[in-house]
Amino acid sequence: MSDKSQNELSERNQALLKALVQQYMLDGQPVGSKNLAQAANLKVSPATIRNVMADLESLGLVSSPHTSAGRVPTNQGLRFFVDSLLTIEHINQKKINDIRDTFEAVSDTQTMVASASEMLSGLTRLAGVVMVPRSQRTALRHVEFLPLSDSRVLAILVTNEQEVHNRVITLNRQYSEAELQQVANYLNEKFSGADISTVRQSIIDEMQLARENMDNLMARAVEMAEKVFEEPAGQEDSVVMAGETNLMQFKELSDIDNLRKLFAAFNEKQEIIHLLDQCLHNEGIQIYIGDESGYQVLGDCSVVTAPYSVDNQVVGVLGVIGPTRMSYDKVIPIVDITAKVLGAALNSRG
Amino acid sequence: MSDKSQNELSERNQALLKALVQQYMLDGQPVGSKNLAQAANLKVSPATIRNVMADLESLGLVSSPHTSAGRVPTNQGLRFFVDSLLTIEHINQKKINDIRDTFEAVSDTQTMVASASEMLSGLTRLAGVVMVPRSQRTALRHVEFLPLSDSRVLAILVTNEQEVHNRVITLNRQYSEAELQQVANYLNEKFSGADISTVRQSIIDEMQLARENMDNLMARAVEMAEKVFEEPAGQEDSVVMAGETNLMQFKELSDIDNLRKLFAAFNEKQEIIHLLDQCLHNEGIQIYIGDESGYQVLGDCSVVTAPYSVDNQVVGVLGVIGPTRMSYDKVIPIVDITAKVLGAALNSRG
DNA sequence: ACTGGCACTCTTTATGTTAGAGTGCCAGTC
DNA sequence: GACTGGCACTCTAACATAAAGAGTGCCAGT
Repeated sequence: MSDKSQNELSERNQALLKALVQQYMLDGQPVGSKNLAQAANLKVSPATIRNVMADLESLGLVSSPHTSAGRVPTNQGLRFFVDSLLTIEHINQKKINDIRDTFEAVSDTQTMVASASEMLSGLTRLAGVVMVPRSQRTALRHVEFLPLSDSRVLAILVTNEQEVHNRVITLNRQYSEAELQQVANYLNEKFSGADISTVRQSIIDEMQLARENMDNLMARAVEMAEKVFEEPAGQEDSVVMAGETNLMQFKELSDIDNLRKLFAAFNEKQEIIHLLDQCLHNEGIQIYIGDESGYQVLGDCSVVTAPYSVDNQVVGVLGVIGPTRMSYDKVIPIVDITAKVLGAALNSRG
Repeated sequence: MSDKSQNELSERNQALLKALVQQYMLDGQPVGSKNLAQAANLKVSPATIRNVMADLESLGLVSSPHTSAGRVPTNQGLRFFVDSLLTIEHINQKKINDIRDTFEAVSDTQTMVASASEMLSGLTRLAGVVMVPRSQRTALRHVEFLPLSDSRVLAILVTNEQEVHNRVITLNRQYSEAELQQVANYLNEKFSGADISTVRQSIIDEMQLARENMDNLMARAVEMAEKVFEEPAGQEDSVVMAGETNLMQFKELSDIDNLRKLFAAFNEKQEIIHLLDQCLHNEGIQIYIGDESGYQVLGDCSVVTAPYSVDNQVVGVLGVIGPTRMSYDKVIPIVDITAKVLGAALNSRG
């Protein structure tokens, strides 16, 4: 009830925590009472500040690396800061337009994703990361087959507007160009416009049926289609990063050995994908501070993500990875706006 | 003439230089006379070794970081070592088969190139780099057009065996599917099987002619073709790297700031591409030691490359980047064999 | 409730100091 | 003449010590 209760902070204490965090973000150094007394515009002496800081420390919001070194916000303190004290910097309209323009210059998804990643890393000076759009809800437009040598066939899959996937499939015998054309026609006629996942299901259903009776054409079509749609095309490397090297400039991360592990994780991408995957299910900006991500290697890093949508349906997640002391006030709106603009760009094309 | 002449080294001095370099490669530490006396199996005292080392130093082959620190081979010394003293380690046949198998598991060029890069970095524990095959000499197999919204058209270009390039082109009016089909047929009939560069030339020639008289179909075909073949499709990011993080484990490179620059250069790739481009024109293994590459950022790095060929025609270059003290005896055969196997794999597929 | 003052702690930086590695040179040996 | 052992010398790396600076906690006073 009272503003002195254990887990409620007085107005002033909040203001001081806020000032402390902001000061800390500038250079990552512990901030002392004198310093803080100046930064916060309160007209109190350092001694008073010290008392407050002692309180904040006992609440676990700040800690000192050693006896005489000022205070550093703990992850918990940062969490409180972003949850309750953060004032988001408003973003320049011109900058938004710049971002928009960048996306409008390109048309294919791959390039767009890469651009988004570079944009994030460039604007925040952190590492940018974009998960490529889920292929769900992609409609099949067109299938084409080209015979290669032996019994191998190149299948070209055109989905939606401008995605083209191609894969080589090996069949149990050689097919003539005419036969392939027939099969393609059949598939195009039957499935053109249908959702990819629908197609896969239909193929499987048809397989059941086909065991018993099926004419030649259908048999072939099903055989091929099974292979072509086997996997939700484009499952592979589904996250794109940029600006990893930006992280080297932060002293707190530049321990050569941790850096190695971090970069190794970036290359593996496994854990990053998994983390981003979780963000898919949550709406809006998502922030993981330090170990909140649950991944060892990201121990000293924070991750800020936002999902992006096409047609009101979330199809992917993007964000940045940086030290826990990143400027959340600047980063958050950038991530936010980039997500919106990328979504819009993916929507409008075609 | 005599083996004491200024630029000729006695047998023993060569042996000692060789031993010194090999010793140095182990840990990158300067090697002292006592140490070296032991490593080389010559039955001479450290004092004698010291005399020899003084000679080597005056020839510029070794140098000491400071008065009492043993000797380190200079780049010139490493160059001499590589040119005259190096005994290449013979490579395990089983290992060759392993490499071969890895490539046979995949079929498309992109994946192959990525595999090669990872293979190089994995086997050498350095950074692997592969320049993607030049598209020259790729025959056009098939062209396909798909109408998008407005006057935009998705062009699909199938070359050779399994390469598929696609690009969106914007035309000056909307075309019906039938028209597009017509044009595609025309182009396929006329150019299928022709070399891409031939096609481009023909298009340009035809443009000249077309200015005067041309029927409707040809006019359209030429207009589209001009856009489609505008650039030698796949010009973009033409080098693939892997294992950059391996370089972090070398003390001599792990100055955080140099590392930053190095990694930035890897991301830019501009200079790497340029360097590899030079190697395209030279036959066989190419070695740049330290500043021989002419690129500032690669100052403390060596680059070992080998071109790879398809159909006896050089189409690309691959190699590794590592500290100047890399184990050339192990690295060289690995680069060599990988180039051969990659060439063979690209050749045999299809 | 806030402040100034003060003793205390801990880091950082500078300054020695020492041990060890390695050299260069010289005088002696085969 | 080529090689060796010995020795003085140099330089670094590692450790100890000292001083300076930053910051704290606490207390007594306003």
